[in-house]
Amino acid sequence: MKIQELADKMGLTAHTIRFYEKEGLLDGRHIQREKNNYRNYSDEAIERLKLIKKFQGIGCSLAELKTILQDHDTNTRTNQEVMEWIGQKIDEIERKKAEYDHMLVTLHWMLEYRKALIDDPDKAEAMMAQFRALSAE
Amino acid sequence: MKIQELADKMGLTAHTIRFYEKEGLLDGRHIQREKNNYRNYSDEAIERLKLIKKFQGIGCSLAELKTILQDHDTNTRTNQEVMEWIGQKIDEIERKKAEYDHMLVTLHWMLEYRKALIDDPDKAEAMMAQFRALSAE
DNA sequence: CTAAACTATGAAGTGAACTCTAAGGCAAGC
DNA sequence: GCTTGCCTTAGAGTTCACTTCATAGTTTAG
Repeated sequence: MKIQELADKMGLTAHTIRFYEKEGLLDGRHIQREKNNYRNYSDEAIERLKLIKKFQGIGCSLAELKTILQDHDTNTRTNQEVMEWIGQKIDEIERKKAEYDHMLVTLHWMLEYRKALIDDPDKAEAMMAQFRALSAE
Repeated sequence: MKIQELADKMGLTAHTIRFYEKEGLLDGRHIQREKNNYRNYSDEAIERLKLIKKFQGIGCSLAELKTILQDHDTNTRTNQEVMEWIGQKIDEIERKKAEYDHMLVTLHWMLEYRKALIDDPDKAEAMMAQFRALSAE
C-alpha cells in the first residue's frame, strides 16, 4: 500500500504520515521501501495509526504516544502500571473539566447580570454589590 | 508605580506586562513614561490587568481580548450583542466539556477492561468482542 | 511522448502566549 | 566606586502538531 492510499483510508494526509514516521511512531514493521524508494505500508500500519488516533482521542501528545507505543511494542508495563496511568489521565481530564465548569459559572453570572440590567436594575445593582464584596475578600 | 511593583501586585512578570503593552492591551491611560524613560503605571493599570485576567479566565485569547477591551473603551456593543457573545462563549465551552466527557468514557472503559483482565478474563474478552463489533460499524 | 499525478527530501512556517537573550543605561547600598 | 539589581530595546526561542514550500525523481493515462 502506498502512502496516499493509506492516507485516504485513515483520513490523514501523506504529509502527516511521513511526519509520524519522522517522530518515531512507525517503524520497520509498518513501512518497507520499494526499489524506487517509495514507502510501502503493511496492514499493521493501519492498526498502528488506529492506535495512535485512539490515544490522541484521550488527550495524549505525540511525545507521550511515542513512549506509550514503545512500551506497547516491548511489553514494558505491567497491568498495574497501566491502570495507574489511566487513573492519572482521568484525574487530569477531570481537572480540566472543572476549569471549564468554573468558566461556565462566571459566564452564567455575566449573562444573568446583563439580563438584570435590562429587566431589573435593582437586582443588577445587588449582584454587582455582592460581586464586589466577594472580590474584596 | 514601576513595572516590577505592578507585576508583583498582579502576579505577573514584568516581561508579560510589556508584552501586553506591545499587543495593544494597555495604553496612555495606564502607562506614562518618566524622564528616564521608565514606565510609570497608574491605578487604572491594575483594573485593566484584572479585567484581562477575568476574560482570560473565561477562555479568551489575547486577540479576542484586544477587541473586547477596545469595545469596552469605546462602549461599542449593545447589551444585546454582549449577551449573544456570552451565549456563544458558553456554547463553545460546553462543546469542549463534551469532548472531555468523551475522553472520560474511553478512559473508564480502558480501566474497567484492565480490571477485568485481572479479575474476570471472560468479561474482558466479552468487552473486547463488543468493542471490536462497535469499531466495525 | 508528454503531461498530470504521484513520490521523495529537508527546511521553514503557523499560531498562541509567553519567555528569554543580548547589550546596554540608571540607581541604591556598602 | 563597585556590585547588585533594577530598567530599556529588538528580536529570537519555546511547545505542539502539523502544514507548506522548494525541488526533484517516478509512474501512469491518453
